[in-house]
Amino acid sequence: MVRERICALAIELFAERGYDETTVDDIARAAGVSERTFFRYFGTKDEVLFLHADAEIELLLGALSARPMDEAPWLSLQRALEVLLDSVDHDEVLQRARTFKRINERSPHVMTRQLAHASVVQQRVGDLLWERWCAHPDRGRADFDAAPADIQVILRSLVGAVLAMLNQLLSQIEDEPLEHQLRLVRTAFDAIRPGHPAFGGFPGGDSETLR
Amino acid sequence: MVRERICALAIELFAERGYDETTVDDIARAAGVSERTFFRYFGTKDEVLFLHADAEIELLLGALSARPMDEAPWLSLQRALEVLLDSVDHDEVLQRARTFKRINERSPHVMTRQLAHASVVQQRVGDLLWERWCAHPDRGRADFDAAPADIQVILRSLVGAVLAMLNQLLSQIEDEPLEHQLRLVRTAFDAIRPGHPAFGGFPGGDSETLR
DNA sequence: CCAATTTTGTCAGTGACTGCCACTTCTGGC
DNA sequence: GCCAGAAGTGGCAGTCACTGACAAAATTGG
Repeated sequence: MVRERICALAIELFAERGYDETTVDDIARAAGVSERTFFRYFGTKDEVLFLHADAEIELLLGALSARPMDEAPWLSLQRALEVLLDSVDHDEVLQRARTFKRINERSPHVMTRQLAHASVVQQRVGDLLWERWCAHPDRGRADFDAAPADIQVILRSLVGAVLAMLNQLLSQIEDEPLEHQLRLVRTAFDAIRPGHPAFGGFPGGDSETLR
Repeated sequence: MVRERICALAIELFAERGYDETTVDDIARAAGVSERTFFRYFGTKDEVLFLHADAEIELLLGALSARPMDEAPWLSLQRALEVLLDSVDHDEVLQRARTFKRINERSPHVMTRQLAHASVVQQRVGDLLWERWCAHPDRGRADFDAAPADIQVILRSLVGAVLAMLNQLLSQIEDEPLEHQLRLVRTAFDAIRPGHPAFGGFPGGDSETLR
């Protein structure tokens, strides 16, 4: 309640005046609370920027968990992302993405923070993929002997590829329709699909069973 | 001169007491200068952490620029990384990696900053790949029609994959020999090589011409 | 040895963030 | 209604990263 109000006001102020030009005190006053109270709801000034993003990450992790265990990681990532994109309000997401882009562009610090956040996400998703990989001991691994560390590195790379793709997408967001962005995601996923079937899977195979 | 001394002292202190427990004033005193002077050499407290890393990035960008223009991006990345790994002092790099790992583990802030830095690198390398792609108008693109934005997203993804791989590698660095790490890189590169030849290239093809 | 330039220290100030304590507001049981 | 305890809030003082302005060295070049 209070948390949401503070968050909304903060982002509004950031978009207007810029992040660096807005003090925590400004935000607190706008929300009708003291600075001290702001820091009770958010550990840092920039935490307000990730309230919504974090919620969406939980959705992504959920969607990923719902994929069948024996699916190739790359395919799981692609499908989970599709599910996620279906479950969010497109207009709201686009709107927010543009607002954030404006805030980002004016403040190197926010940009930095945003990128760091993406990396944490990367780690979480990577760990989830690793768990799923371990939980399903027989995949196309009969012909692929690799140490656990190898697999972790590979999985992390796959996640890195996907998140870098999303980052680039967000930074290119103009007034194009979402339809256009979705096509781009699909193109990218197909173009850089790992050659090894244990990771990349076969895109054409069971795609009909999804939707 | 002064810059290097401050940097070395700072990292030493960070490794001893921890990043958060070391104030800029501590570092400045240790180096025999004033706090103000510290900030003349480094814009922020954490900038000292990237002095060496930045130098290595320049090496990587250089190695990448030296690759033939018509080489597939994935292959260029792999080869440039190999060149880079050959040109650095292995012991020194390993030593530093371990020190940094210790510092990272104790401070979420440093971790965050490190990850953000990696993202900036990602962007720079991605941009370089994009320039190279544009500079060489005929590749395997005859059979691959994609908008410029598509390519940028794809290239960014490839870089994301590589950097995520390196991050994961660094976080796993134990007392294994570097030989082991190198093999891991090769395995990962091969396993997630993009299926499309315009991006992934053919690993076996001209690998003899390299070394 | 002097003048111009560069480097450094001092100081005051801003803004993010924290710990501490007092104060208000809610809550459930009598 | 009342009251004890819990939860939320504000005020305040303090730390630390970082900045601008100016003066005091230190360095350089002639």
